[in-house]
Amino acid sequence: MSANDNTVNIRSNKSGYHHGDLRSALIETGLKLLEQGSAETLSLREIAREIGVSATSIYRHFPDKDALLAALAAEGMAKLAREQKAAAKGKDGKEAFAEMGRAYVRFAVRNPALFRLIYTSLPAATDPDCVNPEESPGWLLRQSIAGLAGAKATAAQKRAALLRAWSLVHGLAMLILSGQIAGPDADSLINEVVSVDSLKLR
Amino acid sequence: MSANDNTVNIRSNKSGYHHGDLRSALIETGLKLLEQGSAETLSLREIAREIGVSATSIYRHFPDKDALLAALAAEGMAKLAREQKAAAKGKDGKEAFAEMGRAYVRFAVRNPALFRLIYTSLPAATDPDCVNPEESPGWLLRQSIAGLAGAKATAAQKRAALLRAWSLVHGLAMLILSGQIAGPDADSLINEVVSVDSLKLR
DNA sequence: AAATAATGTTTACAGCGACAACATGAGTGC
DNA sequence: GCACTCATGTTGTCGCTGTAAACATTATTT
Repeated sequence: MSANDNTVNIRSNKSGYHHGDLRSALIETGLKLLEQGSAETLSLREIAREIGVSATSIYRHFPDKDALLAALAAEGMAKLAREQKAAAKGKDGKEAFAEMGRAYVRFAVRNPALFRLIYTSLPAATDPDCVNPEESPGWLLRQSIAGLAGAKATAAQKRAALLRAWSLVHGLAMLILSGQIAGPDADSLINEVVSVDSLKLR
Repeated sequence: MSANDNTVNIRSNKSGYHHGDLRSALIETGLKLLEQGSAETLSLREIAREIGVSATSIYRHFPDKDALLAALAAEGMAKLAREQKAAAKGKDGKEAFAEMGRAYVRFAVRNPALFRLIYTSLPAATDPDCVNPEESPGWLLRQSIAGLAGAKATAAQKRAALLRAWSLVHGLAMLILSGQIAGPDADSLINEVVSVDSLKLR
């Protein structure tokens, strides 16, 4: 055990020819850069530069830029789903549902570029191979709605309720990001809009 | 009056050094190309090629690409507003309001790239210099809501109702475009979601 | 008619995504 | 212990992009 043996990095033996875990590094760095700019201005070369690796090494892990973006989007969906779960933890019924809605909008406001990327119709973003359904915001909302609806609610009614709820929070998030609605702060806008009563649950 | 004097084009005397009305041609061609691809894949050079003009001539009319995109977005907003007005024509109250919502979503589905561009937070897209407020979808919805709300509705209540209504249609439109919701067809989704009763108007 | 301003062109440059050919070294079978 | 293999990273290159600078042409004004 030499003095600087405590190289914490699990397997980022960066110093040799091979990186060790470039794929993870690409996603991690991609997410980091998405916090500073949009997905359109994000460039493969910038990511590679940041990691300290050649630009084309990326193509050993992703067939093209869209594939990397899809991976970032999948990671983003999982992150969003985690935050929704955390927000609803300990609550149930209407309260849990409302909290998930608030978490949804808050996530969008805090991670605008990532949020936009998630909903930019890269076909792979809905691919179950990439996204665990149980980690998708849509699935979470559906579960919550199903539990909320009355026992005699039809499948169609539940479907409509999900659609309304999702549209409501998604629309609010997108409108805020677009700068089209002038509001004091995001949180109060959320509270104005996200009221469970407006969903016509039964 | 020679044989081919009936050059219908008002002042597109394309054949000489000067185009005549390049600015309009740029916007027109930009909108046309947006029907085939996204705003990200739209290139200035492609527009110029289409018109038959050099690539850099664009910079005599717009300082940079974003400025041209902002002009396209403004044009898109006006077009959307026109379609909303047309849809609500002849109806009033709740019916007019619901029709405007449907027109909003329909526009998004039929012009996905343009619709996305409109709500992509180019700062100039909210600039009153570029967009006549009376031709903006938000303004139309607000007017409609104001007329709908009861006489004793407070300003805050109207504001909240607008926010909910706009969020609802905007979210539905965006979710459809993202491919996240699987539905039979857009129209039925619209009808499921856009029900005026869910807006808590009073 | 001459001067000037507006509009379009040519040339050039750096940054991008992506392909092909080559270099390195980690893992496996002998 | 060693050679072979192949996954992984690099260099060089291509065509495309946005945009700046210098130049050309025409419309407009004086």
